[in-house]
Amino acid sequence: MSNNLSDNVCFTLYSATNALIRAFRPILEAYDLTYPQYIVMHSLWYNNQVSLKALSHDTHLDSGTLTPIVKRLESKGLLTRQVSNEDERKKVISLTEQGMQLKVDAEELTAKLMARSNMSLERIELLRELTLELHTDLTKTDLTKS
Amino acid sequence: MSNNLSDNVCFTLYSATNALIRAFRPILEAYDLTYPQYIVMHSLWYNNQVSLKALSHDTHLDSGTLTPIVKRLESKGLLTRQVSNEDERKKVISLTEQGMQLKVDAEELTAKLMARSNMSLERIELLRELTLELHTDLTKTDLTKS
DNA sequence: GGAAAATAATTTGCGCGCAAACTAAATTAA
DNA sequence: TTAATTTAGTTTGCGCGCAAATTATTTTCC
Repeated sequence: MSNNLSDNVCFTLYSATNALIRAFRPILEAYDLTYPQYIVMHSLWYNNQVSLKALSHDTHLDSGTLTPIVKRLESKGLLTRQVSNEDERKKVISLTEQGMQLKVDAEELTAKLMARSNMSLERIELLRELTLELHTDLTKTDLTKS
Repeated sequence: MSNNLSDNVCFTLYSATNALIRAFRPILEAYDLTYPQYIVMHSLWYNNQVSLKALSHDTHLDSGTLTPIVKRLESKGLLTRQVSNEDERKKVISLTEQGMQLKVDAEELTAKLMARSNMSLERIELLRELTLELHTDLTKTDLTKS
C-alpha cells in the first residue's frame, strides 16, 4: 500500500542507476566513452578476441544493442571486427593497441567513483550482491508465466 | 583489482535495472504503458494536478525527458495539460477519469512483480534502502569536484 | 517602469535498450 | 545432397535519458 514512489524498490533501483550513469558521464567524457561503451571495453580488457555473441553474454547486452556500440568503438580506433575463419557468420572483435592502452588509465574508474560516495565499502558490497541476485533471479525465471 | 564485470557494483546495478525494466515490459503492455510512463502515472495517482517541474522533482526525471512522456500519456487520454492561471509558464497536469481508473488495476504491479522473484522481502527492502541511499548520495554530491 | 536575470517548459541531437524483422552462413534431417 | 532449421549478426522502429539550446513568462533590481 505504498503511496510514495521511493517506497518502491523498482523505482529506487531505476533512479539510482540513472543517477550513477549521470555521475559517470563527465568522468568518462575524458576518455570519450559512454558507460555502455566502457562496459564493452572492460569486458574486452579481460576477454579479448571474442565473438559478438560472447560479448553479449558477458555484458548482458542484446546483440541489437551491441552492434552499433561496437561499431562506434571501431570508428574510434579502439577495436577491430573481422569475419571469423572457422565460421563466417561470426565476427572476431579484437582490441587495438590504443584500446589496450586505455585499460591502464580507465580500469579502476568504478572504484574511484564509488570511493567518492559516502557509502561504506560493506554497504556497496551488499548492494552488489543484491543486484547480482536480482539479475540472476529475473533472467532465470520467466516472469510472464505462472 | 576486479577482472570480472560482475565484481563491479555499477555493472550489477545497471544490469539488474535493465533486467527489471525488461521483465516489466510484458506486464505493463497490458496497460499500454512503458515503465517511465508507469512512474509518471504512479506519481500522479498520489499527487494530481501538478506542474511539470513538480512531477520532475517527484519522478527524478529531467523535464526534457518528461515533456514527451507526458504528451504521449495525454494522447492516450490518461491526462490533460493546461496552462496555469497564476503563472503562464507553468502547465497543470491533471489525470482524466480514465487515468484515475487505471490506478485500481495497475497500482500494485511492482509488488506483484517482485513477489514472483525468489528474493526474500527482507532482502528486497534492503535493496530498496541501499539504492535510495546511493541515489541521495549521488545527487547531493557533485562527483566531478574534489 | 524597463533592462537584466531567473524560471518553466519545449525542442534538438545523440546514444542507448530492445523487440521484431531480416540476411547470410552453418547445421540438421530427410 | 538438398531442403528445413538453427545460429550469428545487422537493421529498423520506438521510447527513453539527458545535455544544451531555445522560447516565453515572471521576477529582480536599478
